[in-house]
Amino acid sequence: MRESASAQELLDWYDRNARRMPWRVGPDARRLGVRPDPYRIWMSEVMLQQTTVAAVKSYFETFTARWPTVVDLAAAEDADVMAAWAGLGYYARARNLLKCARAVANDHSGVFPDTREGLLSLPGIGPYTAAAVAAIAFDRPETVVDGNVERVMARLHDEHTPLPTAKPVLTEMAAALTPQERPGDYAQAVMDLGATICTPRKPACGLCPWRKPCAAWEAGTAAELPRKLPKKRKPTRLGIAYLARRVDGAWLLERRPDKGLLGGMLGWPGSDWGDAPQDDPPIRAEWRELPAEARHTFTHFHLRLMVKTALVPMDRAPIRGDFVELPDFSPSDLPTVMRKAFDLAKDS
DNA sequence: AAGGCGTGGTC
DNA sequence: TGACCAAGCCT
Repeated sequence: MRESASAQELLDWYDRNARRMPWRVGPDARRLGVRPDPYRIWMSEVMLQQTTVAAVKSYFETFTARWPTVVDLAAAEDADVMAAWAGLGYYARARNLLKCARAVANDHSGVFPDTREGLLSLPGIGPYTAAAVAAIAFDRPETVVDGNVERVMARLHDEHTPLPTAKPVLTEMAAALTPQERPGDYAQAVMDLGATICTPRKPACGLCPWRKPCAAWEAGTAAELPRKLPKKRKPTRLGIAYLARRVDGAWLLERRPDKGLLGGMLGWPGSDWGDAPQDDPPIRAEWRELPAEARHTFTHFHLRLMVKTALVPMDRAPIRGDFVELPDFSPSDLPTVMRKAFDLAKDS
């Protein structure tokens, strides 16, 4: 009979193997009584939503250096925050980050709520993030369930019900294991285990602290779990981007509406993205079509973006968008698909 | 409540 | 090289 897994085994593993991350308080500082800063934990957790640690690190450093406290962030300009988030993806997170910072600053005197329920009421904080911040920053015994935890639980219990159907069951399994002591470290330990040992493909079961109690290890099914419902294939859409450069070097740009794809971000005026985009330039000019197109894949479709360029005189008024002069424009302020179009146009 | 919502790395 | 994957949230 297998013995059931224990949180203590995992905590011991974590104490030996915890990865250093900019938002984590190291063991030395922890011994000196340093507690995690809720603002930094919240910031890191929002950035980590559906995003890898490697991608997040530099953004986290930039954000926390530029806006050291939630009150600083609450006072930031929308455009500055969106520009700083450019390239990280899922831009609704940036809009909600600001909304949340302003709610904390204005409605909570600049202090984060210290319970899962309180956190859950804030913009951009869902079940995962609320539990993570409550556990890691406030040491509350909340159960954190992300993709890692789902995978670890599915294997530990050899659960073959596919996701997302299995989610409630996996959540119960995770809750049954959550300890009263060091719940924050435990939450991070399960996620570290999933990220480094209990990986989606080729799990390193030989190194796993939970190998003995693992039902999937015993059954030889670990690499097949968790099962997932098949995904739809992505359609391909076509579009046109118009990159107009004024003779003084200014570029014609447009702020996208808050709702929808790339909401709130700066971008090039363009056509709709669909089967047959209509040629509808944002300013009267001699437009030139570039020989290459920008290709980009979003969550639910592939895009082939035709790029058109034009050089326009100083006195020509745009139909859509605004000219942004050089010192005020950096291509790094653009979402990646727009930067790809710029890279094609800039040396043409 | 199922689908919209980014990006870069990996195989 | 195309499909899958990553510390989800919102509507």
